Amino acid sequence: MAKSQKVTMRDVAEHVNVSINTVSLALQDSALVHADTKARVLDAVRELGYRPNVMAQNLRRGVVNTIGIMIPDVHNFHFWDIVDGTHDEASRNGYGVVLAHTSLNREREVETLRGLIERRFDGVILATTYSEQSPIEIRRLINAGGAVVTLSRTWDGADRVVYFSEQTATLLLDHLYALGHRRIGLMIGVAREGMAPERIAAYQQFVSQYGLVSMIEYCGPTVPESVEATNRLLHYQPRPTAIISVNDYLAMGVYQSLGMHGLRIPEDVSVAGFDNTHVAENLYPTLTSVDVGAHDIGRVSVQLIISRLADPKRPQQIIDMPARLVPRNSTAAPENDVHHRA
Amino acid sequence: MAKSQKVTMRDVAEHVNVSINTVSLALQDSALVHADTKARVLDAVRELGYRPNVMAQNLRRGVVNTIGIMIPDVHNFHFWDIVDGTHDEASRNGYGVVLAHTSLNREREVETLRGLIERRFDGVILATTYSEQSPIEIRRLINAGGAVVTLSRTWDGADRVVYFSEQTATLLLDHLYALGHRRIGLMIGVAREGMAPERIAAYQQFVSQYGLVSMIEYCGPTVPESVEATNRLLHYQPRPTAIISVNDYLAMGVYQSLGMHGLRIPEDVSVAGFDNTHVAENLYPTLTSVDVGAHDIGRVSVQLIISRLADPKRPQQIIDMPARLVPRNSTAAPENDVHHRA
DNA sequence: AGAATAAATATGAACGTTCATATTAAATGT
DNA sequence: ACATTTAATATGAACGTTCATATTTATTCT
Repeated sequence: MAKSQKVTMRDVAEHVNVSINTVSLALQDSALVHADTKARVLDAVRELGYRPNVMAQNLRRGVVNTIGIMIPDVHNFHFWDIVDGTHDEASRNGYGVVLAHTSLNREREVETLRGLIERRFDGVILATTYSEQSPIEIRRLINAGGAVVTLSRTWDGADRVVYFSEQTATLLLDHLYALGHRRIGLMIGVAREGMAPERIAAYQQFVSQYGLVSMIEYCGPTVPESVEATNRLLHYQPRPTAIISVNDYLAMGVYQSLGMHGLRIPEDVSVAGFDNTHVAENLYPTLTSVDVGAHDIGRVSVQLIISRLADPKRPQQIIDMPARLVPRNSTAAPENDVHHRA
Repeated sequence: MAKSQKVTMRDVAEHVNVSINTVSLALQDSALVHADTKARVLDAVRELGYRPNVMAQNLRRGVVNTIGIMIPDVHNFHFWDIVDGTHDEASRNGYGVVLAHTSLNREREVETLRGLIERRFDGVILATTYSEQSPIEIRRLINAGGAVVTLSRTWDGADRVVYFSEQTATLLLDHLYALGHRRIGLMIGVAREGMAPERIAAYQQFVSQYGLVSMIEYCGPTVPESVEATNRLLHYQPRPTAIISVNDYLAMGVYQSLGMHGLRIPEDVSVAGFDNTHVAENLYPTLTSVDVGAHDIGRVSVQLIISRLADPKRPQQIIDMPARLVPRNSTAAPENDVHHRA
């Protein structure tokens, strides 16, 4: 499959009794080569079982046909959806995708970044967590001259896909408000302080706009931690009638906490998340979420890479992804709420 | 990053005023080159920012340093754990991993298989679903001469990692029996008839050994289908006191179905799954599961590939993974069971 | 000191392609 | 029929390495 190739262009060329170059052209379906010759070449290719050597092609063409993608956490389904999208779009364009993940670990993120610089890719998609902490690496990556797309923050010289705005969070807040919720807790489980700023800002703006009590609990990005944070939210007096999780994945922790407290969803507490990963519709009860088009994010990122490779000089692209609310069974009007309009 | 390299070995060589070959040897830390020269080369490499061109190396060495892995379903977390394991082991050995998935679609599986043949990899890990239906492709892949590891079934010429035996399933059955369960339902959600035979065989053997009623419901590999199948299981009279899901992922469907029927876990019905994906501990209640060491499966697969590349002639390897029961809150002794010992 | 050996570095081909260019064969115009 | 254009194919270099081998320089032996 790899070591010193069985059948090369040379073999095909000899078999058809034609130059090696004609074979090359024929395979590229060039108009320069006669239809008959083309056919004979193709026949020989089939007969001999010739397969082009990608390494040689890439070397010659100065391209690797591979895109790297870095995600922070394999456990969060959201990133799978993005990766899935990149795969779709990449393979559609003859690109391969190499995945790296950083286990939410700062050192490992830097290390991975270095690896991305080392290994050659035509482009790289970065969903970084600690990007501010490793600006040198990111800069080096960008300066290395390849196409870089970030999902986290804007970097000079890199294109970006933006998929969280304050408006995204407002979709959810408005939904809950319309249902009658006035005490809404927010659970922010992130790897690093300062993340998810849009969601927090939207919440604070919302709370002050309607004169509500702000209930935010912070925690790390794992489910056990989100269970703890939810526990803390439930200690508020009076307790929230709805809880928003920073994402679907950690909403599992909210479910757990509520279950342990004997609280029903949505009768006692409504729950909602972001990302609309496919678990949202598989949990019981199904989880109201905000779809950010994760699959499309992946696809668009790859498109950005490909376009930039085609035209390295074009101005920096920043693409905004639309979000939409997907109401499911985890949100409903608050029931038996003695503190309504408290 | 890719197109016509900025700084090559030639540049380094000129800078140190030494032959290109010496640079090559120095970088390989060969004993042939003088320590001083080595140091000077390394300095120049750092100063000029030289990075080897992987394509050229691979072409010359006849190796691509890349392993392909094919999984059937991105949605099933189990496969992520395996992929994660391959990543770990691969990157530890300087290999990249390229992932392909087939969306549980038969045509797409064949197509992907063809793609794996086309694209060059040093080795390929196959978690196929329809392998019987596309033997030609698998054979071609194996015959292409690369290292092939399968997780699904044994193929002549390919190594294999086995991680389901009848014993694996018996672990769970014994656990439930010990808790006092005598009516145990089995939900088999698979893409294709004939899959998961060990689990089914173990169940049938178990049922007949203890003289119990066999309750198996089959369905497809998606959560909505597993909800349906669980609904059917609940129609048995008397209904099962425990339900085993073919995997953790589809256990979400069991939870949903039970939730919709107003049945509590584990008070009314115990639930258990296989794979011990990390969602098992994140569901409420936490899910009893059988750990098959998914992460290790990935790692071992990569090790098999690397060993085979080192020694293509060695006999076919078949590695058995150990399984262990992980009891959690979803299984307990049946309560208020009027039909006990029916 | 001169031959023989060991250490260090250099040379040139090769890996399998593609691209720029050169050559030949066929078709057209006058 | 001959020059001229167009179509088809061939040639040779290049991509950036590594490997086998050749050459130079330093070291040891008698």
